[in-house]
Amino acid sequence: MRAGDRAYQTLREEITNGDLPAGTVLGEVEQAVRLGISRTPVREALRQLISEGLAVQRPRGVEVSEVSFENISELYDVRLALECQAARLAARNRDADVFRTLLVDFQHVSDLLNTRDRNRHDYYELVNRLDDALDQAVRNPYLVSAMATVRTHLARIRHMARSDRARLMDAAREHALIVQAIIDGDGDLAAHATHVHLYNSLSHRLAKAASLETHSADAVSPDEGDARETA
Amino acid sequence: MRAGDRAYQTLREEITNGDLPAGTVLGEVEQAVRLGISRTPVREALRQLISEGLAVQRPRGVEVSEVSFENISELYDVRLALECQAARLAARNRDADVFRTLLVDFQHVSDLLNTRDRNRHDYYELVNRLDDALDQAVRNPYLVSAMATVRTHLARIRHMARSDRARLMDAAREHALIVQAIIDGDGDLAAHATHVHLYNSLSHRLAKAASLETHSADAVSPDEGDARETA
DNA sequence: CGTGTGATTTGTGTATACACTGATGGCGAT
DNA sequence: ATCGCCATCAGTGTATACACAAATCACACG
Repeated sequence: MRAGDRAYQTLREEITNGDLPAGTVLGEVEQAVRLGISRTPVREALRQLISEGLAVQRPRGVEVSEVSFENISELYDVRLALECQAARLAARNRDADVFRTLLVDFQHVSDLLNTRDRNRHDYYELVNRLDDALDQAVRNPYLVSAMATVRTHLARIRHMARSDRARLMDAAREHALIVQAIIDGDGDLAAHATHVHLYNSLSHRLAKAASLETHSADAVSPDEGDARETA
Repeated sequence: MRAGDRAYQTLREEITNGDLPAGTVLGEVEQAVRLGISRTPVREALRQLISEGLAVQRPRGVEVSEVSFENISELYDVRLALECQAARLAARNRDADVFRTLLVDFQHVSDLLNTRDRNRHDYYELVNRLDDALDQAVRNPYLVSAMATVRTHLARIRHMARSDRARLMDAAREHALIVQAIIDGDGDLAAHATHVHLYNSLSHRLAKAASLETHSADAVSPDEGDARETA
């Protein structure tokens, strides 16, 4: 694989993970040394990060872009538009078997979440499978690409306002309804159920964010682990 | 300005103009010589074009991406989702004076189009002003960015299926309604009027495309000039 | 005459050298 | 002591040299 692509993926993951916090300056020489490559592929990676919005060009070089709580609502406005449309299109073109499998999994999420180990990670894995199935079903590269961008930024936000177990249970029911609508080929229901799900998801995140502003931020800063501490 | 940015803008415009047709291979050395710069900034420009979807990476280098009539519907599906949302948000945040000015202009489009010279160009200029006003009003960088991508691809398609004078007159009325709804702060109407407009726009383009498949394609291939020949 | 193999060539991927700009720190003058 | 100017330096922008991979063409062998 090309060094430039590896550098891009590495930096991208470090930014979404939070290892490279917002405002970090990404010096070309510094990153080149750290990644053991030359400046040329690093430059390539930085340009891609900029075009994706994960980094911004400053007069003094490139730095990791800011992501604030105000951004959450803006991001959800775009997400709402794209994913409702995606759900509608998926209901039209779907391979029913794929979504029937997903439906069963979403209906058994309570089992998944009762296992105390790594539950939230497993749930996000399931949501990723749903996203992949949607990407397949919409058969629209432009839409898939636009949603991928939104998901990238969303991944950064997940580290700021994490869902607790109760919210995950509700989310599973909402997801199950979306999947059911897609199986039934009911585009309107799929779109509206997505609307409902995203409204609830945003509300939960905003409430979480508000409670973080009043309380200390220490309790939620660790980036790994499971959902026990916030349940 | 940086050589890389100039190269990007140049190539980008040549692709959207159709000067560099789909399938053209963009050799690094070839473009570097042609633009009078070295390969490094050319590479940078090519990577940006790829991330924007205007070019694709092939095993044998980079080439201009294909844009077919099937893509039109897919692009409009994304456009529909984004612009309806944008209209809704704009109705909420708009600066009414800006849109009142635009409304007057859209109401006088018939004068603009009766002037036989450069009429379509002037109309697209007016639409650009509307787009800019929307970008300002939505106050959402994510949405603005997503719409910019769609508009870029749309610009390429405009050269394939051009609007005639009658369609432009109808479009002006549709645009005027959207603007009126935004002035009134009626988000639902703004969104639905946008939906109607995009449906009509797509229908017109598809009909045009179908008629091009039956007739000879010679009559519409020239890339400059005004709308007289298709009116 | 056809096919296979090897050499040449073309073009990308990467590293590095050079140039220029903007910042920073020190030194001198007021 | 403070302000201003000059020098040095850190870091990006660009060019170019080198490495490597793939495709093509030619030549030889079957």
